[in-house]
Order: sequence, then structure tokens, then C-alpha cells
Amino acid sequence: MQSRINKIFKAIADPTRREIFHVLVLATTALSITQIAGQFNISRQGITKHIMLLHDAGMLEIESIGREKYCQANLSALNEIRDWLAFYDKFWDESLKNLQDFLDTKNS
Amino acid sequence: MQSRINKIFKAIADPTRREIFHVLVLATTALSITQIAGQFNISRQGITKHIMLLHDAGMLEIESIGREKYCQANLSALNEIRDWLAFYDKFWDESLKNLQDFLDTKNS
DNA sequence: AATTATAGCAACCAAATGGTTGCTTAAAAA
DNA sequence: TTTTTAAGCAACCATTTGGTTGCTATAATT
Repeated sequence: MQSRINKIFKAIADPTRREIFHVLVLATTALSITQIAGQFNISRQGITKHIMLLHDAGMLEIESIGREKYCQANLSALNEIRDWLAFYDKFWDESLKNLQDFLDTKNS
Repeated sequence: MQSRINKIFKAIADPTRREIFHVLVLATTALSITQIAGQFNISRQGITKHIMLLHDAGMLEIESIGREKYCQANLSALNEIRDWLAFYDKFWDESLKNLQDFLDTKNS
């Protein structure tokens, strides 16, 4: 099985999916699949596939009401990306130190 | 042409590429392509392709010395991802407010 | 009860992706 | 100078991806 972070990275790798997520974040209310599809120049089925992928990555929640499915962005999924990034924070200092050493050498 | 952030997201969407980046961050010194390939169960050519993609996304720098090419992670590329994430920060509050409203309703 | 609208299922398709191998070029070491 | 070694180029391959269409099921509206 695929890891969570891998699913998320795969999900946001596609610009259309990023835009779907974006639209859902901006929307004040949850949107049905056809409502979302209406915003794109792609068939409803195409959009459905993207939505399922996003959902699978935990980036949006889906609530069925009658025949409709309402989607809403799950912002907390972004924390997984933040965590992934956080690991590299500790190397940032070192990188700056290397730069400082370089500048020191130049001025001596 | 593809946007910068799109290249970066595409680059990190693949687990092998994330690992190459990871290895380069951990390495105290720059590594040649064969050195990197030695860490993976993939042919050198396969690794080269990944490296080119990462380089194209600005995630690593390559310096040619003689017949060798030395690669080094470029941590600052991660800032593009941070910027992308930062946009959604302002929606967090709202999201928390919605949760608070929900809890308030339950307790009344 | 008939019609319309929302969504699922499945098959299909072209292009992109992640990998391989074989051969060449050129630098370094023997 | 011959032989290794590092890397590039190009063709090839299977799988995944991003999209389509046609048809079905079911809920809502008239």
C-alpha cells in the first residue's frame, strides 16, 4: 500500500487537482461533484476521478446527501506536507553556515 | 512551459526522487551520479533521469568536475512549497472557527 | 407515473512516466 | 598508450495517468 504522504504528493502533483482543492478551500459551502465539474473544462467523470484521488489522500471530505455528494477541502491534510518539510529545517542552518564560511574566506 | 511550483510538485511526487533528494541533503559532501546510483537498486541511467528532473525543478545543483558531475541538494527550493502552503494559512482560522461553532452547538 | 438530474461503472484511448539495455564519448588511471 | 571509469544518447518497454464516451442506477421534480 501507498503511504499517506505519497498519496498526498501524488494528489497535488497534478495542477487540475490543486485547482479543485483550491476551489474547495475558497468555497464557503461544500460543493457537489457537478458543481465542481462546472468550474472546469473537463467531463464530470474526469473530475470524479480527481476527486476520488484527493479523497483517498485525505485532502477532502465527502458527504452524501440524497443523490448528491458534497465535497469539502480538508486543510489539515496539508500538515503532512509541513511535517515533511520540517525535517529539512535543521539542515537549513548548516547551509547558511556554509555560505557564511564562504563569505568569511573571501574577506580574509 | 511548466511553472516552477508544478515542476517541484512533480519532482517530489515520486518516492525515489524524494529519496535521492533526502540522500543529498544528508550527505556532507556533493555526490557524483554513480555515487548516488550506488545507493539505489536502479540503473545509473534511471537515476540520471531522476536527477535531471530534480535539477530541472531547481531542487539540486550540478557541478561538472572532469568527467564527473557532482550533485548537491538545493534546500531553498523547498521555500516554493512553503509559499504554496502559506496561502492556505488564512483559511485555518475559519476552519477552526467552524469547529468551535460546532462544539458550541453541541454544548448548548 | 413520467421525466430529469446526479452520480457510478466500465471500457477505452493517447500520452506521460519510470524503468531498462546497448552503444558512444571522453576523462583518468595503469 | 591502453584500459578503466563516468556519463550521455537513444531506442525500447510496460504501467500509470488523465482524459473520454456510453450506459446504468437512483433520487428529485413535474
